[in-house]
Amino acid sequence: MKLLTKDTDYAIRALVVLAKDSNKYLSARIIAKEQKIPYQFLRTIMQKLIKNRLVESKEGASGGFKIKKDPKKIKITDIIHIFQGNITLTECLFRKKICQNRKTCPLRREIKRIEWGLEDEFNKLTINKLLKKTS
Amino acid sequence: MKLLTKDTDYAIRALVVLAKDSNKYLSARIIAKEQKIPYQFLRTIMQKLIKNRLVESKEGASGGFKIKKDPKKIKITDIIHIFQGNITLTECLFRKKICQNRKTCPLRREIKRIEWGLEDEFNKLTINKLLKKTS
DNA sequence: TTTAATTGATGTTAAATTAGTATCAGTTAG
DNA sequence: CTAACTGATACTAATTTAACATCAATTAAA
Repeated sequence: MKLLTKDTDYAIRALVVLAKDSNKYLSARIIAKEQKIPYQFLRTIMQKLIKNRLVESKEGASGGFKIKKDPKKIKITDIIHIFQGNITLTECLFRKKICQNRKTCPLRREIKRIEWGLEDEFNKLTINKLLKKTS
Repeated sequence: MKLLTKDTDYAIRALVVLAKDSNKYLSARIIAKEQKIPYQFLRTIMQKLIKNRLVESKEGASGGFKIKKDPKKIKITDIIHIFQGNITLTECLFRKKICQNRKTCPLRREIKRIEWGLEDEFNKLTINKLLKKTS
């Protein structure tokens, strides 16, 4: 059971690299090399980060990516949401028979509690924190 | 991002059904029907539960499965371990460059903390608790 | 003693997700 | 100009998840 997929993982690492050097544009090629991330895969990942306004880019020679959103405010949750969607345990255990009424289902409370707890943990972990711990 | 796979989900539901009727043998066919679980899929799931000694079986006509381990002691974690392995975020972020020394890596502490927290939540949730909440 | 309903064991297939690749057009510094 | 870049998009490969199929052995009951 692996919680984070490669794209989430790579995105986090790319963001830490960019946050570390926040004043200049770094090309995908450089980032890929430094973090041993497959280049084309990283390209598509960067495009999603652009669309979600976590980074900004400059085209052309000596172009590349620069961090846009404050690393203190980039939560791991944000990145998970982009690449893996919402954190859910399962659609709903016992859906058919027991859980017809989702709002009153007592099980959902337990499940939601766990989901929220996990989300909360990921909220506490920001790019800035990772940056500090790794530099 | 879905934390529980179908087999974990189905196994939990099967166990709750068995725990509810712990004095008699219930066939896979019955359980499958009641919970709308694909029969053959459930069969293979039950065999894993047998091997992990959570249930016992009786062959032949009017045979089936009966819960073996005390439902109070069957944690959701146990079931996740059987079908999805250990709970891990990712092998290790920044493995190559930063995390050469796994023991001292400060990131690992964060990651481990989250993993443990989640495991802890799943430990609190037992078949017995689910049973109570659904009956 | 036959039969129908069951589990045990094992192999296969299908679907979905995850991971990674390829291509081409447009941009820009030098 | 041109080489190094991003934007956009389509494609392929690998892995995991979900499900199906078959046959032998067992057993309660007709």
